[in-house]
Amino acid sequence: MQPAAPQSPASVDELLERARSLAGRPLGWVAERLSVPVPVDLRRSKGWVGQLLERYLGASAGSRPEPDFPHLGIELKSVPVDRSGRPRESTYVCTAPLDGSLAGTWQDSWVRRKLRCVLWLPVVGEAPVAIAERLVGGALLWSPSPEDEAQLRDDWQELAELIQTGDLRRLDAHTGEVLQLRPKAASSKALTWMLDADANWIQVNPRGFYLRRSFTTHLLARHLRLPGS
DNA sequence: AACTGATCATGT
DNA sequence: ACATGATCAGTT
Repeated sequence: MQPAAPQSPASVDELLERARSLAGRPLGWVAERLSVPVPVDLRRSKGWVGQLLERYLGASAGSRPEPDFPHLGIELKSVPVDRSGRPRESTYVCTAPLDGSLAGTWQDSWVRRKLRCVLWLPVVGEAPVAIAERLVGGALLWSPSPEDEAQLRDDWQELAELIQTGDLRRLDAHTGEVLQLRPKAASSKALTWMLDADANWIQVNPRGFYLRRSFTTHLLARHLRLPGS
């Protein structure tokens, strides 16, 4: 993707207005306005949808460890959903520091900071629907409810303990009700350092924090209009 | 069908 | 190597 970046929205309202104006638009329409070619499939373009929408909405480009809209403190997440609005995939949150640099408390964690304010943008359609024909859904500006935050905090604390104690047996995607750890790397051969249970430095596959599908399903369902309402 | 582990592209 | 953006694809 290369064309000029639209100007960044000056306010939350402006961002929301632009995001909501996309509701019902096919991705092909967005791509055409940005003069971006649409891939035939996403196998070699896994981040394409998110990057397209970022660009259209004027998010600051690049992969800096900042919110997509730094001046607004808002993170943009596109999420693939089925036609009932249910997410088809889990949602990546951030890297899990395995090297001892993990925050000591939930309050100071990157997970909490990343999820403080998220603009969810559902994208409806899956194979065999062509990428260009998939539709942008209704944008949702979300911050965790007290209940959401309690669930996230509990899981984060459990996962943080696994990391801090080097409990490799449970350092996998099975742990956590709403938040989980999954591989996050170029391949299973990529390695990073961590301290194991016996305090020896070992090399392991890097992990990231992800939101389980059940969590995003519920958070979208609480806010989306259902047919007939 | 849903889940976990593996993977792809691009920029810092 | 790590951060961003995620989806793929094999297994359960």
